[in-house]
Amino acid sequence: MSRPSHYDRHTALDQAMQLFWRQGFHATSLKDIERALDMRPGSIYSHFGSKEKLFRESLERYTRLGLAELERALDEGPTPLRALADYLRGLGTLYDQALPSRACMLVKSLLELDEREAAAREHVNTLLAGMEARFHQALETSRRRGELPDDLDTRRLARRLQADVMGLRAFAQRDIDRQAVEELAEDMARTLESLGTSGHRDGVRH
Amino acid sequence: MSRPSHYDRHTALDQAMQLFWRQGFHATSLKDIERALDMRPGSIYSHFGSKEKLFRESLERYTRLGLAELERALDEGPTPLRALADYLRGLGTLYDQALPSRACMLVKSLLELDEREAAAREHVNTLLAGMEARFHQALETSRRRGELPDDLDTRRLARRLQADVMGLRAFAQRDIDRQAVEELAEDMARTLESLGTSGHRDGVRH
DNA sequence: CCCCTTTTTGAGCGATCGCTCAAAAAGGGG
DNA sequence: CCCCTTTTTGAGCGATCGCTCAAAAAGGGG
Repeated sequence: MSRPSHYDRHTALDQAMQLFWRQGFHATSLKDIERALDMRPGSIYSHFGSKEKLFRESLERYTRLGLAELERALDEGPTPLRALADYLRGLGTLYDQALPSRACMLVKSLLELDEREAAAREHVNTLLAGMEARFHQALETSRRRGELPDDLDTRRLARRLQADVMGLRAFAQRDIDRQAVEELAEDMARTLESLGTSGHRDGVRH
Repeated sequence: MSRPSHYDRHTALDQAMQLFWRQGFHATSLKDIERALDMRPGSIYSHFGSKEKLFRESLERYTRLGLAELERALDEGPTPLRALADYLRGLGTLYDQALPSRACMLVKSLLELDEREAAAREHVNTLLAGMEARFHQALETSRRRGELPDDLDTRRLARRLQADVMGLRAFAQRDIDRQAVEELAEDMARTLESLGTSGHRDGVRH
């Protein structure tokens, strides 16, 4: 059989993801990738096919991690609705975390890619739809439990929630103080909670 | 004096803005610009200095147009708060407009640029702060008129409003049907209106 | 119509882009 | 320790990048 592959696919993909997340697709060169993965071009191409394919795999890995984080939040919350609100609040601490970017990699990609990278763009759309579907599922569970009004359109609310996350994380990318981001997250969380059927109707205002 | 300049700065900048808005900074090449402005490289450089400077001028022009649109919306609305809510609703029709991109050029730029284009990035931050300031001014007028609660933090709400616009327009960039975008805009508009002191407290829900 | 200044042109610079492929290196198996 | 297969290397491909600059073209002024 002979010469087992020395490289660690997991680690390599992780490095690629962080690089693309920070710099975006176009601003990241093969030289950057070679440096980050500590691999030579021939090796990179034999394992990943092309820059765009590596990018797509990075997007997938990013999304898998993001969904896992959401799952964790849903497990921790007392109810689905509260969990989602707390998930929003959690994004308010984005500012302190040493991430490649405070903005969402999927949104960065969505705004960066056009028809010339159609395959990758389509991939981003699919992954975003997946995130939205998970939001929807959680909200639907919440509604069935009676935590949300029975006639509430959970698909519509799931889209709102996703737009909130997009807006929050794009806003957090601004050169702005951390308190502003925390307050924004808190306001969005309150708006979401205010839809609940439970007592506290103080909701939106602070 | 002799040889007056033939080119029309206004038109040229407009073409550049549309190109950068559609494709972003990195994905737009000098060849693209030459084609769009119908100018040769030497001419472009003598008038605009560099690709990055042309980009910054495009950002400025974009923002000036955006502020003018906001101003128009504020003039048309019965009150500042209603005007802002209707401004959000207006973004729901983004889908039908033949724009270079449904996403905001400032947000696209904010997410695309990093330290390597520090000057342009700083510019984006300044322009976004300007938009936020205009939102704040309108909300403050609204509060003084008694349309909003006296103790409401209008700076905080202005940031929320900007994040909503960012989220709405990023979401609209997805491969999604127009109704979803309209509903999203409507929901955000309702949340904003629900903060008002006027009667209808049905607010957020639909 | 020629002069003079300014504007425009466009060939082409050095650097970098994504990527290929022949050669070298790296391990098991026997 | 040699054989055999697979993996890795890295020089360098053609194409394109942002940009420069000497030469040509384009207008008024007189």
